[in-house]
Amino acid sequence: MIAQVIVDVAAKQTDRVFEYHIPKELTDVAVGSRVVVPFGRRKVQGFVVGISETTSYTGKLKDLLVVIDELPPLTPELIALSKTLADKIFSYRITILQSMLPRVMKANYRKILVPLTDEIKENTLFKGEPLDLNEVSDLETIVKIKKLIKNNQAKIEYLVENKAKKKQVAAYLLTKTRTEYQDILGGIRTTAKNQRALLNNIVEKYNEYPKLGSTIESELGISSSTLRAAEKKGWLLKKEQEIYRNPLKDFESNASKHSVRLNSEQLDALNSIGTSIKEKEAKTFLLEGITGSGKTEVYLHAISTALEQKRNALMLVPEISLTPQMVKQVKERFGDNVAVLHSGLSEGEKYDEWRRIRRGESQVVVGARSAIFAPLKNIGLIVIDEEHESSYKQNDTPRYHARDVALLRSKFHNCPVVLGSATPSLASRARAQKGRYKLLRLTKRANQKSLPKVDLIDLKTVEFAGGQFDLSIPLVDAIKEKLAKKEQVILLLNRRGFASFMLCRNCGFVLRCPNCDISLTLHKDTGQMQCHYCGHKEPIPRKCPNCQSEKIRFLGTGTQKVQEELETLLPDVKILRMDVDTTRRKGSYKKILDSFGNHQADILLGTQMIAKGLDFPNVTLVGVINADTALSLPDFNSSEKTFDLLTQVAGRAGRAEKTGRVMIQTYNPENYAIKLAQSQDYEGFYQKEMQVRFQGNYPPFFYTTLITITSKNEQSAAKEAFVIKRKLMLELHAPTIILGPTPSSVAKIKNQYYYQILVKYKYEPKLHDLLHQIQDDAQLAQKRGLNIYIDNEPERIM
DNA sequence: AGCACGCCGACT
DNA sequence: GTCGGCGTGCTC
Repeated sequence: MIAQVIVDVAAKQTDRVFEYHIPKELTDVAVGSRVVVPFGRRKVQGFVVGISETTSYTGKLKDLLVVIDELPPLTPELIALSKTLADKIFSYRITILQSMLPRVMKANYRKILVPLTDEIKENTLFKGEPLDLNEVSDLETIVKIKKLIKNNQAKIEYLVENKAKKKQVAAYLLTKTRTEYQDILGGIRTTAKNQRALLNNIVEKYNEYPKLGSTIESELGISSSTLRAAEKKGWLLKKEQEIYRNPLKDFESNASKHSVRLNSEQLDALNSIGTSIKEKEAKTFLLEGITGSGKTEVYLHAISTALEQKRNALMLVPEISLTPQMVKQVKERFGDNVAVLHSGLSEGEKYDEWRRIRRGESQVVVGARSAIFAPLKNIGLIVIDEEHESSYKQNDTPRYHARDVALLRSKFHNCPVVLGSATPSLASRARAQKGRYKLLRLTKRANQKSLPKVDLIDLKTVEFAGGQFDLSIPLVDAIKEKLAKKEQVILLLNRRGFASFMLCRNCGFVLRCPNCDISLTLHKDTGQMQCHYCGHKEPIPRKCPNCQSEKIRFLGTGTQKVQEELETLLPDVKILRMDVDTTRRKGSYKKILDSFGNHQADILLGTQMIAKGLDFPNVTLVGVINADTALSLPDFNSSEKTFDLLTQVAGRAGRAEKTGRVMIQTYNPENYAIKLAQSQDYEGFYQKEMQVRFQGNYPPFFYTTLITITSKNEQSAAKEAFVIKRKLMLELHAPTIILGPTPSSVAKIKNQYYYQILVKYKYEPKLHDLLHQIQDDAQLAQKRGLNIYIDNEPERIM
């Protein structure tokens, strides 16, 4: 038998199947198996993508060396999916296969030098151990090693190592009958207190054994040394047992059958979805529901329907709203059937959750983008919550969009996909218009509450509080009023740090990052100027580095500065700040939200991570400190992003009985995105924005592909970009628009210059092959220090 | 990718 | 004569 293998070498020439003979001992190889194969002189990891009787290869086939896992980690579905997807997004197939698995399953490669004779073993190079060649860099040793190899005294071995560790715990089994233990107990000294406690426990609770070592220790207050002694005496037998790390241990898993009653709109939506589940239709629904309309309830009911049909369900949520609150909700409804996959878990925890899914031990999977590859079988429903979120598109290779993958999987499983949002992406909403998706609308708030009242504050005319130009008097008054009633406030400012740039008022100098084309942000907590792209740090200047003037100002207010201003204006108020800087540590995210939820703080001040999914009943005021930050970005979808953000954050106010209020500070109160966000009129925004996109020849009227060329040398990046453009111009025809090459809006990041070309097209059958060609050429260009990236349907084209 | 092979200039 | 620089080509 012959196995078709994709090897773990991400390169153009190796991005194809290599065939291997399956030796008799390895009978458990299947499509989806992870294997180790000889490849040239090396050994590499690979994935079996096919098995056949014959081969057309004329050379001598090598044998498969190892099958790594008992259960093939990938299903035939995922193997097939990897091929379709790799082609679609111009990625190597192995890159896709790797990203379908938890990171710990990526192989580690090592090269070691093994001594071949006993006397050489004593050589100072080895010290009894094989020598790790990755750690050898000095010339002298290299010469020595070459000599040894030449004289046949040592040889190089290639190792493929597995990082994945299964968590083991010690369990103790009993070895004797109850009466035998009674006899032992009678025979030991009364002073051996701990041993007596243990034996007493065994006699009394004989049937509870085997027990975990940690359980015995904590129950009886004895230490591991007592257990070790008992094991030595043969009373107990220690056995290492594999357990799953439990990332959900903080949540009670009392699967309660209770569920909220749905209103008629929700029921209609649920019926449509339910019918599709039962009829096994690969249909896509767009569930457009205003904030608070109870989309989540519809999802949960639909998941129940799938489970009743003995089928499984996959639900994606944006990383940022994969809050403990959300997990809790799902967990309470479906109990231990739920597996969760997101970046808050350790690598080990992710691996364990993933294995539970693979073994078919969970029926519901909730996770962020990459969970779309969960090895769930028999999928009856796929839900994508907040479908407009740009985080569903991966920003680096492989640049897949979870929505596209969902649609592919839905076809395979014949199951519906539900895309839900209060502010659907224009692309999805337009598809619903055309009838490619079925539009389901929820127009009423589930709790009958009216939408919060939204006020715009014109920063051009308003007066400010406290001498700074960040917090207007009306906003501060409203905050005071709410806090006086013991209610809570959420404030959004989409910019972290203290001030986003340093400006010299004498010479106009702006302090920039030496590695990137961007200004440095002042961080007061660390007392440094930081680059938000490459992490470069330097001290805060006291004088202008250019003209030595002391008239320097720090402008562009960030969250740290607003926190300071609030603390001055409202001295007794407790403020929590939530941004990348305060949530870097594992668990700090949950901690901040918990403490705000318990009303240990009055104001939650944060960047856009606070805009999504949070549900705090006591929050009655949401303030947006500057609505213009996202709007000023020169991108085709900046209006959409602004509208989304404002609508989402407005939805955080007045979730329970109390009516909410929203105040948006802006310099552009006449802007349509801001005005329509004020009235929370998604349909109105959709109509207006479609006109704008139509006039600008932007998506969804055109398909787009972005080609980015980077190099440490600006000229060569630009030159290569023009070469590529010429190639495109020759092959593509008139209605297609080719923009650029232009430098990216941040023209330099980490000392790499970025040039880009944007292709906008309606119908261009040649483009796909052409882009594959460009990608193939990219490998040659790489030797000249050039990197070429192709991004199908980019989220950002600046 | 990573490794070997092969061809050319420099040095004990 | 041989060591090591890099361009070229292959991996079942």
